[in-house]
Amino acid sequence: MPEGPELFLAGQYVNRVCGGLVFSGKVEKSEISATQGGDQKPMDLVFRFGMSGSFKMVPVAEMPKHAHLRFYTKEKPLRVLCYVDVRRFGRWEVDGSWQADRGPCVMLEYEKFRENVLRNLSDKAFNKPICEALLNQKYFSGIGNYLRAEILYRLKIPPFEKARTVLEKLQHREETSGLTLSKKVKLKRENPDLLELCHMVPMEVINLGGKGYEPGRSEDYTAFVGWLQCYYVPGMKSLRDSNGRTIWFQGDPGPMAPKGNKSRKKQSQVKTDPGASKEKSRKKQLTVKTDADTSNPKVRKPVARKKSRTTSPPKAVEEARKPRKKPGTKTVKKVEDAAMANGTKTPNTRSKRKSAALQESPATDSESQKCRASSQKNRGKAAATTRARRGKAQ
DNA sequence: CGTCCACGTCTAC
DNA sequence: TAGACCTGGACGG
Repeated sequence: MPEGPELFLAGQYVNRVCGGLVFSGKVEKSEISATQGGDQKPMDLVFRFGMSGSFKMVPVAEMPKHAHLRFYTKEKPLRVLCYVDVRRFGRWEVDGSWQADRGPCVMLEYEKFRENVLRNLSDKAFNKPICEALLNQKYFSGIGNYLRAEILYRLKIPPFEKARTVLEKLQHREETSGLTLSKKVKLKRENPDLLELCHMVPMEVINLGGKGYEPGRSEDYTAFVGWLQCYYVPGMKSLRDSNGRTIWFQGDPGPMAPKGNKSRKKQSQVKTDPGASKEKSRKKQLTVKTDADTSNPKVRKPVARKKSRTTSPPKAVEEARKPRKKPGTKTVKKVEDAAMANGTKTPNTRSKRKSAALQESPATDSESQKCRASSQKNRGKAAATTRARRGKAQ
């Protein structure tokens, strides 16, 4: 769930579903043993969503798997507000605060964000390709992998053009000298520059009104997939950047493209001959699942390629991608008054976890308590699951 | 079965 | 600049 828009939408969601509610009792962590509720002084909890964090309010009977932190309502059809995080890259922090090196929010602090970038162009962060600089949260707080692709695509900026080169040009725009105010506004709206798009594009996602990037069967997700113009879209190219992240784009990759990445554009829908190429081709999906009774599967099947190769996914279903929009922005209220449990951290590899599932080690450095979502006990049929470990650590 | 991939950080050579 | 950190879905054999 987690680029800027997803965080914003999660905040809205929590405030909406919790409006007027009272929570009581323990705040529960996913291990049965490990909890402690207590009260009751107001405190701030800072959540980071990692790759898969989200909030969900459900009846107790429908507790989601991977619900790592749970707040129970006081009123009687008991419900739970859950922090859910499948991959557990997320964490929460008691009395946490905004990270020191996180820049102004691209959505809520646009002017500050813009200034922060343009005033610091000498920073070596801007020596990098623009697609990599865009993931630097010190300057582009809220931008993530799908947003960088969508933003660059709008202007057809080559992703591996040097960031400073791209951004220096925007300084001149600051003196929009002789124009009247209305002309300036019009110019901005009709020809937004890169930094303006860093605000506008995430706002578009918010205004879709769903949950943003959250795979599932929902109409909302269908709308989100339809909104994407570049990321994972059939016909677009992709490359690995120097951090191994996939950048989707169209056209020229730009001068700083990693070597060994030949930019080939493959046509959509071409099937590779079996064994024809040394490059391994495989299929991937960004899928909109539909209900079984609805006989209209809208599926995308782009092809992703091995490291260091350009990709053009075969086009699959174009129909899933019709542009549409909804209005409606609300403001976020602050989430407060949460009673909390102590932080713990569960290390572990999959194999280790079996024996360690219930162990908890108190957070070691706890000037502030940071918590990784702790692992959950295996349940039911999943109990016997093992899995080859990746990497070679430990 | 196994491999690769995913909305992001983190820290250790 | 590699990995580590995780789970699970899609796909290939």
